[in-house]
Amino acid sequence: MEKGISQAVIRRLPRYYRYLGELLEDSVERISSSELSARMRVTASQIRQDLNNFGGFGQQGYGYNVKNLYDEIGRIMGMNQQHNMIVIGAGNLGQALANYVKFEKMGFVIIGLFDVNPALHGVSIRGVKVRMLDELKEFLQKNRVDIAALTMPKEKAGKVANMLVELGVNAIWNFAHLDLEVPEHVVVESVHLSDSLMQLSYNIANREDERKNKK
Amino acid sequence: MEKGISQAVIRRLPRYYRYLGELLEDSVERISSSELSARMRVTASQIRQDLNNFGGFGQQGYGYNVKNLYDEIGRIMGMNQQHNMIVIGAGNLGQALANYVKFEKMGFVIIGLFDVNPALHGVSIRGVKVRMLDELKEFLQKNRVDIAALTMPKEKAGKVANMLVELGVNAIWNFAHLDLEVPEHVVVESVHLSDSLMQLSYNIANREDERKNKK
DNA sequence: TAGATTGTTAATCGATTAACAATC
DNA sequence: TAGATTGTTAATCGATTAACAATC
Repeated sequence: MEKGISQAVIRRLPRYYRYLGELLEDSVERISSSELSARMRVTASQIRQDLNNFGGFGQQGYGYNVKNLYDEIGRIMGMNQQHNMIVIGAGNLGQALANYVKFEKMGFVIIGLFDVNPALHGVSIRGVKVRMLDELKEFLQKNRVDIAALTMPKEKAGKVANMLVELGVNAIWNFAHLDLEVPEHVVVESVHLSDSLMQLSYNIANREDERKNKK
Repeated sequence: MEKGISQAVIRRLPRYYRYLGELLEDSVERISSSELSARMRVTASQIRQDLNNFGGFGQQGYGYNVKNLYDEIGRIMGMNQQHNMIVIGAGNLGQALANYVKFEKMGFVIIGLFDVNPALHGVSIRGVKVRMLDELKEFLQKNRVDIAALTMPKEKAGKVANMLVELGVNAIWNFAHLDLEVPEHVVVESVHLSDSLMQLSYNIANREDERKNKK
């Protein structure tokens, strides 16, 4: 079906999905690319180009049906199926993910939490108990795991990622501050918080304001 | 000084900084763009282009001095100065940020935590006590705050952002799932976790493997 | 000096925007 | 039917890569 879509387009899909979800909540039935473009502050041209990568969801003279387009984009991103997720590293960040009710609503269900800290043994978060990392292998043999979130220090993340891949997990949501080296069939999405913070810092130091002073 | 640098370049700076930091730890003194390119899996050309946006940090026939380049990139990103940060929303995610020792090492010092939940009143995280949100204004009048991290539900984030901007905070690290509308002089960097997860989900559904089956 | 490697210009590639014929 | 708006092709813009003269 769809193929060769650039990551630039993929990154925009969740944002379309979010705006369409809001329109849906507001009971808006249809929307044209130019109306949506005004709301989202992108060009109408880009919206039409992006959507047409996946199919002609609109209708000339009418625009797009909000509900339909929302569902289609959801389907494209796999929102119509459940993803079983485990979280490795049950510290603050891991617990934050486990407590995030919205993920479950989106079909990302956390079925396991793992850590090496014995103090966490027995602790449960939203009904999911924290297991020790050495139980991981057995757990993976008994349960289908679609995604593993790595919320542990970078020193351990590389080794754990290798272990996961060996045990058949082939999608990793990586919060550790390193670039994972994985086989080609494994999908990795990284969230590097400190990179994000540094980008913010750069933009603080170089905001328009400041530059005017220079010129 | 430097100006009109594209965000594509800015986004890569933290990664250069990370690799150079690792080289520094390994006591590597100099590195050429082609060596670095092999490690980072980007083209040497891109590295040289990126760096030359900010100045000629290298030397023909020699390459780049690791320590020097590390410091320069750090300086460009503002790592040479302290940033006072507050976190609004002291739930799991807010606490995770507050507990993240590395940020402080990078010069991002959390000087305040705020929440609306009275149950958190009196709680301290790494020596910083959680204050009630209605104390925010007074706090901002007494303290210099460079960055506010928003780790609260999206329902409240818009209003809080407006309040912050009014009170003179002009950099926001936004974790709430909405696009903040702020005046031009305010810098916003957003981390949308569910967008990231959806992008992962898309890439799971459309990995190379699967496509081969289609063709 | 000869070899290595930068800084920088030119060429290519890809992504965004504009334009408009097709069509609801 | 006339008006609106898509889908899609063509034009533009920007980012990446290649090439090479400058120079350490």
